[in-house]
Amino acid sequence: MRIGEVAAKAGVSVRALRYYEEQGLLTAERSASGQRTYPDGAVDRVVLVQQLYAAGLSSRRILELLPCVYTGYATPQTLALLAAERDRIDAQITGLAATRDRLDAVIAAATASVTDACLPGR
Amino acid sequence: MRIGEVAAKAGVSVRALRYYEEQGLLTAERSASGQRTYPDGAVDRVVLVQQLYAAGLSSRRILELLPCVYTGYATPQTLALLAAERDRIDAQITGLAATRDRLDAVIAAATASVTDACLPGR
DNA sequence: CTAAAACCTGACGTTGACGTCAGAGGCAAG
DNA sequence: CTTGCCTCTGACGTCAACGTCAGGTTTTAG
Repeated sequence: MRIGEVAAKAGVSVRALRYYEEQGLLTAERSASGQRTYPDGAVDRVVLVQQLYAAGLSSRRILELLPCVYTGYATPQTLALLAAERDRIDAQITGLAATRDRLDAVIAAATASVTDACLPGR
Repeated sequence: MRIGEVAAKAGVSVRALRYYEEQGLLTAERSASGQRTYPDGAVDRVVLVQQLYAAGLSSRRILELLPCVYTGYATPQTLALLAAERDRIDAQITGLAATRDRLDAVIAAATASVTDACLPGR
């Protein structure tokens, strides 16, 4: 697979894939003329990288954790990093849930006020 | 209250408070000599702003939504923005939960491998 | 064969929420 | 009065994950 197809299937830009390669997150074979050639698994890998980015991990951290995601093996230090990121994500979820609940309350109040405005006699 | 005290109580930097003012998110009285003077409610307001930033809202969006968070009143357009942000946060929570679960699986696998290494005969 | 589409490297641009520095003034304590 | 901390404005620096452009080569479709 060439870079455009991988990008389309993974839902990212071509530029992003070259950036991932630059960061060591994605490797590619090269054809005789120098074009990147990816195996099928590359799409899943890119999706995973995107998922970790979305969870707030940096390129460097993803680079440290990607191997053990695939192998299932980790040094104690890497294991500690994994646990730390997991806990951070958990805390982030808790905070987001609180924010969502707060917005829900605001929406409920604002909806009530709009309803009031539509029922001026009540 | 002066800016340093507000910053300390809200857990942010002095620079951040000036930036919030620049963005219209926080207003302050001025003393005769030009120093900012904040009411007590400013600390809560700053904490709320931080919470919304953490949920991925931009300054501009926060500026649009802050009034109705306090008044409970919103135009239909603002109400739609509120709902959209709420749904986005909800989706973000779902994604983060999936990522956390994936990390949990990796941690379980890696922990097992470490345990194996400690029990070479098993 | 040719034109369009896709790919390459290299490099500068973008965005948001501040950090940081410079230079100047304000304020409570001894 | 002066010492030391706090505050002011203004302006440039940062950082990450790309976007975008230039100028050139390669692949593909007709």
